[in-house]
Amino acid sequence: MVDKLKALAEPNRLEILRLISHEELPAGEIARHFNATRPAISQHLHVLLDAGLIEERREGTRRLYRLRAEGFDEVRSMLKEFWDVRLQALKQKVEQKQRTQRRRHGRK
Amino acid sequence: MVDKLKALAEPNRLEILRLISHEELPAGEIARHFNATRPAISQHLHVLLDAGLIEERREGTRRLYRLRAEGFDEVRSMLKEFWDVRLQALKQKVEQKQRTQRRRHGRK
DNA sequence: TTCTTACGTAAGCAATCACTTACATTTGTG
DNA sequence: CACAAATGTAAGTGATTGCTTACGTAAGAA
Repeated sequence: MVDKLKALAEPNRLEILRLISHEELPAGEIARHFNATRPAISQHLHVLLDAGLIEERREGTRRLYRLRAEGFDEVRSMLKEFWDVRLQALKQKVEQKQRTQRRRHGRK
Repeated sequence: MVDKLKALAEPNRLEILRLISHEELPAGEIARHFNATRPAISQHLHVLLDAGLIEERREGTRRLYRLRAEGFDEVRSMLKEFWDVRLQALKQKVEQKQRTQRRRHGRK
């Protein structure tokens, strides 16, 4: 989980993901979109591969990279959990308040 | 955006977020859940604050922290975008294939 | 086989990160 | 006011990160 987040938390890697989100691209062509050197991009691709956010396919001497959507599921559901837990907490707070108010009315 | 992702990409900070996701907690009580020293946690809280993922409320000498759900929206929608763009790409691919096949049928 | 193309890998380096200890600040209490 | 409690801030340090240059490797072309 943290590996995925760490992989996402870098501007060049985010840009790589955007680049290959709509089409499979070879490493060289990806690198050409950046100011950094080709090895730098190659290393970023490796990080993204390890995190399971992209996948690689070899075709002759080229290596084609594409997004791996399933890789994002874990991150997605983690965020959803934060959202859900918070909503649940708010809900309980409201219900608690309602109970208190009803009790006060009863006493009066 | 990258700030939020970087803030999320650290185990202790993730745990802090989980801790305060259902209840507002003072800094000291948060720190007590960890092996790290209190200053370390204080620094993590600062990172999370800067990223807009949590908010602080002062009460006497204590500082209470709670999740800031809006802070997660940007991350959420970024992930959604990756998902959507990929779906769109897949859709176009299928339609392309269908057109090709129809053409072949026509020629025969 | 030799050369070229498209890559990855290794080593080294400066910047950033997460942590610790020591100190400063703010608020309530006797 | 003096003191205690709760917390942040500063400075220093080892580990990790992202980058570069130099080198290694695998696949197709001559």
